This record gives sequence, structure tokens and C-alpha cells, in this order.
Amino acid sequence: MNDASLPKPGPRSTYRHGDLRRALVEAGLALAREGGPDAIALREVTRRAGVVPNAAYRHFGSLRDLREAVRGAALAALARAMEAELGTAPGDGDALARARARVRAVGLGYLRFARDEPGLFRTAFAVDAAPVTRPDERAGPGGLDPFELLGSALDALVAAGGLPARRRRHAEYVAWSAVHGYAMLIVDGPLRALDREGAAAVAAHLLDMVERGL
Amino acid sequence: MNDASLPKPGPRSTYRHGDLRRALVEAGLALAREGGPDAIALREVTRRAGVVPNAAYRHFGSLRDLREAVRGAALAALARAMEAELGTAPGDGDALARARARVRAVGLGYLRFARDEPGLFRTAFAVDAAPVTRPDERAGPGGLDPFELLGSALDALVAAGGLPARRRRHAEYVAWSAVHGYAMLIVDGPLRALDREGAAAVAAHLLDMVERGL
DNA sequence: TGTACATCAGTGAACGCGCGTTCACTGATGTAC
DNA sequence: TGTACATCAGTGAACGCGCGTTCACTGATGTAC
Repeated sequence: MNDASLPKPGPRSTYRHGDLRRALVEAGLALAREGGPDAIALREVTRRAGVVPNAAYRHFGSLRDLREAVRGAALAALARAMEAELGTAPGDGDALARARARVRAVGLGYLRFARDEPGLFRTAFAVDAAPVTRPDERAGPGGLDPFELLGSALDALVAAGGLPARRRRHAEYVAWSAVHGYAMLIVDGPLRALDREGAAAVAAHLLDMVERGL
Repeated sequence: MNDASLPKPGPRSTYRHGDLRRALVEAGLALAREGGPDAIALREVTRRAGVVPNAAYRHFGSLRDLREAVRGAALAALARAMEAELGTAPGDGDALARARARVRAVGLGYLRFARDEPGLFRTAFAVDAAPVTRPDERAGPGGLDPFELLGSALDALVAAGGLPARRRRHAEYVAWSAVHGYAMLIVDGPLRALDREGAAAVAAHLLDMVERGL
């Protein structure tokens, strides 16, 4: 959070903060991690950043804008988790097997993030009347946001002959729905009670169904 | 809301309310319908019920309890929508076709409710640290809650030979996840932008996938 | 049938809280001369 | 290299708000005699 790029550690010695915008988003992420999207309060965020409440208004027009920035950062964290899982997908086998493995990895990364960071996951998909984030704010290191990562894995699957092109269009929404729903039920909902291995087994069945169903 | 069982219409003429508990839950449902679970505020609920704020404490121990009651009522409304859709499922064809149609109806009812009542839908699945509702509070007229309706449709599918018994266990979660995820993405999320017929087409594909994938 | 009384659902007033946002300010920083 | 100055990021104090919850109360209702 307070990384080495800030002028000095501890209580600020310089009058200016240095990188307050970033610090506010980081504090917002920490709150979201702990308590979900509703836990992001302007006063608490500035408190954690060691700054007076209205200082936030130099960087965000309103609480809403701050929340939106935090939401973008949560989406970027999700994208990062998906990319990490993609990185472990096997590179051997034929093109079709590799493409299938990548689609599966996208789903697994999504589910892993939901399980490990429920607060951030909920934040990433929080309702907000004006859901506009700058594309680069919600992308992972590869420059793609979570939805685009899925899209590109499906494109590769089509190219490898694993998915008829005419099914491509809805495939995106259908696959996403299945994985998203499971994530929600685990994170939020009635499936919270499932133990770790039960959850993993259901996840495997779910991804099987998506593969078969596409 | 104020139905004929209440002593008199308009401003209360009698000192006692008559059925305040019910009136509070109804007012909570109205708020949830308009603004989702977070819109359920004790003061606003009592205001709408025409009663002083602390009157609510005769019927609920805290705001949390009131919210939980409203959540149960939202689940019951969902169950009602699913039962309504089940009522339109074709009764002709062989047992297998009928069982399939019923599973599909369960999914369609769920999606229809999510589309028509997004606020109630979100309320029905709102996180709350102590998620305990009395079973009869969340059931539809048939006495089953939404999850049990799905379960019974799947049982019938197994009985009709449409689903291998060994797949029964996870089928519940897998099917639910797919439908729930789509509902969430439509209600809350990035798929809000889909128009009505696009949404219906994707829904059909999704249910196809579930049928095939099970 | 009439009266005294206990019950308890709803009243009225007040509490302290954290919130988002506003205003006029101040003083560290970087730039122009 | 040194000085005057404009900029603007963060300060300090205050606002009004709606919230959940508490307390002591009151008076309509139903019951016992």
C-alpha cells in the first residue's frame, strides 16, 4: 500500500501526500476485501489513507466515483487471478486440447478468485447505476478484462475446431453465466456451506457441463 | 397491502394497528422491490406502515430480524413465480418429456422472476451473516422453497429415466448455478444491456446446455 | 349487564453515530525571472 | 544561484441528514368478578 515510491514512511513528513489517489483506491480495496462493496465509505477510506475526509475530493468527484475506481481495481485483480491460472494451463497436447484447457483455466481462475476474495468478487460485480470504468482500470497485466479473457479463450477454441462458429456468440454468455452463478452461490449464497472438496467436485462437474453443453 | 382485514382504511382510527407485523414485512417488500435489500430501513419501513419507528420492536428484535423476514417473503415470491411457470408446463407427451419440461419450467420461472422483480430477486439472495428463515416463510403455496422445487423436478427427471441417478447429487448445484448466474448477470451485472429477445435467446441456449450437460 | 383491572401494542421524545459534502484556509512545491 | 510568485493538494471546522435503538408513557382491548 504505502510503497517505497511514497516520500517517507510513517506519518507524512511532507505536506503533500505524494500519491493520494492510489492510496485511496488501495484503502478502498482493503475495505472491500473485508466487507464487500458497501464497506467502502469515504470517511473510512480517507481515515485509512491518513488524510482528512475532504481531501478525497481532489481526486474523485464523489463517493460514487471512488467506488467505481475501486470496482475497476477489483476487476483488474480478478483478471490477474484468471491470467495466473491460464499460466498454469498445460502447453502440451494438440491445439484442441490446449484450447480446451485454456477455457477451463479461465473458469477455474474465476472461481478461485471468488473463493479466495469474496469481498473483492462481490465488489467487482456490485450494482451501481452508472457502471462506467476506464477499460485499462479493470484489465489485468495482459491488458484484457475478465470478460475479454473468456472471449479470447473461446475464440481460440473455435479456431482449434472445438466449438462450432455459429455457437460462438451465445457461448460467451452461457459459459459465463454458469461459472458466475456458481461463484455467487459459493460466495454469497446458499452454497457457502459446501466444504472445500465438495465445492471443488461441483466446480469440476460444472466445467464438464459447460464443455459438453457448448 | 392494507387489506380488508385491517380495522379501517386510511389513518388508523383504532389505537392498535391490527396486523403490524404483516404490514411491516409488506412495506419492507415494497422497499426491496424498489431499491434492493439495502433499501430496507427500519425508519422508512415504519413510516410506510404509518407507525412510529420503535413500534417495530414489538414484532422484531432488530432491523436484522425484519430484513430476514422480508428476505423470506422474497424467497416465497420467487417460489410462487416458479410454481406459476410449472403450472403452464405441458402435461402431454411421455413421462420423460413431461419431466424435462418441468425442469425447464423451473428454470424459466426463476429467470422470469429475476427479470420482473430484480429488487426482490437480489433481496432473496442478499448476504446476511445469520441466514436463518423459517422454512414456511420462504415457501410458495405448494409448501416448497425455490431450491426444493428444483430438487423435486430433478427427482422426477431421474424417475423418468432422463438423468442417471449417480449424477443426481451434483445436478442440483450445477443446474442452479447456471440459471442463477444468468439471472445475476441480467439483473445486476454486465448483461443488463441485453434486449428482451436477446436475453430470451440466451436463456433458451442456457437451458439447452443444462439439459444436455446434465 | 356493568365495572375494575391487567395487558401490552403503539406513542413521544430523545440519544449518539457516522456519514457525504461544503467552505474558506494554508503552506509545500515548481517555475519564471 | 537566488528570489517572488502562482498553483493546487491537503487542512480544519462545520453543516444537516437519516439512521437504529433506548426509555418512560398511555390508552384501547379483553377478561374476571
